[in-house]
Amino acid sequence: MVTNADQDYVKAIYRLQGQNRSVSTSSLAATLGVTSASVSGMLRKLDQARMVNLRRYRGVRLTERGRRTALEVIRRHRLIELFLVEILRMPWENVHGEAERLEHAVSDEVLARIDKLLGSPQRDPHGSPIPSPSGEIALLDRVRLDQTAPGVRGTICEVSDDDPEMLRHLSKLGLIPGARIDVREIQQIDETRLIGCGKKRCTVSPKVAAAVWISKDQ
Amino acid sequence: MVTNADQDYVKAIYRLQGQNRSVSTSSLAATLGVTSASVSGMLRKLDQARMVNLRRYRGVRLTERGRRTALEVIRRHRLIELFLVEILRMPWENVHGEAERLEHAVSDEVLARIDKLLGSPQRDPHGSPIPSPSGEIALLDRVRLDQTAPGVRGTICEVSDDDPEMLRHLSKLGLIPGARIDVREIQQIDETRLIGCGKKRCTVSPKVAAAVWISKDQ
DNA sequence: CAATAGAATTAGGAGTGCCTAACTTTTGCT
DNA sequence: AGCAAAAGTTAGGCACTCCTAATTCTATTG
Repeated sequence: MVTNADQDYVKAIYRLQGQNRSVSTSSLAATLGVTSASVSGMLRKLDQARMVNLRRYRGVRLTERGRRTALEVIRRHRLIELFLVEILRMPWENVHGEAERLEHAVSDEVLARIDKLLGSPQRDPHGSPIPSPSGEIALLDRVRLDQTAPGVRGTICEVSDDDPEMLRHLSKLGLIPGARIDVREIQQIDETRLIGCGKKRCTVSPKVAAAVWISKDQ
Repeated sequence: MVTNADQDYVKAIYRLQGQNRSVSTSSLAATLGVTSASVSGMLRKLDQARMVNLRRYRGVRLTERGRRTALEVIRRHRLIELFLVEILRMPWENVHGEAERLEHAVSDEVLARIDKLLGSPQRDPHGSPIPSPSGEIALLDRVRLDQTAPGVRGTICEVSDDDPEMLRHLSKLGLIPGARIDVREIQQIDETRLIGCGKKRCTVSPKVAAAVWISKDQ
């Protein structure tokens, strides 16, 4: 039986492992807000359930089964986020936490109806791609804004969805998915960036820039 | 902390206690699909949490606190049922089970938005009154169809929401909230009723009649 | 009013998922 | 290489909610 906690763990592992790098106990503990000891226990359980491959003291990787489960949960999460924004008109900065609970309670039938009502969308409100029902996900060719060099131009394709404060800040600056931006200048001292965004310009710290992904021009 | 199980228990007690009659362990066990031993344990816990008054071997009654909690959950449940029918176009016979899970996952903010979207409705899809946010509920002056005498006329105000099979059957017969009906005849042998319903007529067993409440004319 | 059927409770145990504290393994530095 | 810090694991517990089996209480009835 796949519990809510199982789903939360595979989802977190999926996010952390990126292009299939192995994920440490402590990074999971930090992400999930529990102790390393708890993570250790859960990973043993997930290993037995063949959701992950666990190598003691060396971290875990998702199995195919684990990956599929993670993508199902992510599909739920992102469709629910979009539903909350589009149908219930919730402010985008609050929908992440809400979806975090609802993703475990919504049946396949309800999810299918939400998907239909929204017209089988491809992106959630923060620009993240929504996996297909069969677990395919569009991989974006993107760069994190804090990794860009001066002169780079592009379009914001995605922002981190989990910190409401950050999201409020980003929308105040106009740094939202779809916005055209260019990197004007980077301060030596603290890596702060001067950004042109549409007709305005703004200054972003590395912390803020790390929450924004862009797809570079050409 | 009020857990999901706590909410399920107070909701079941509320339904079973009617006009404040005391509720037995075994009736709760049957309703909730668990053993009497489990109910006994939970009732002790709810008593300590001051949600119920427990008299050992004599059943429980909700406290004011328990009643308020029950009505909050029922409000959630019924608003969600209506939302599923009205917004997601789910067939009415399936929404009960769905709402049973969602009622524990939806935040106050989302519930408020659902309520607004639906125009602060007074009734759920099965005709049951929706409690106000502060826990007031309209008490209907109603009679169960299996308790009616021949000649009685009235309007269906409510039907049981929990059995999909029954609901499919009722809608096939046209026995839905708002329908005008009259009791033509009752068979001596098995209490089967001949019912006029709009321009049609139908035959209902006591079992089916027990799922239908009517408000009598004048 | 005593026997007994039925209802309720207690005792003991399981699975989940979290914790702290203690211990082991790995890693990084000199 | 050797040692200390950091990372990971195990041991032992707790809260929750369920279960079965055994026991106790209530209510009925002859």
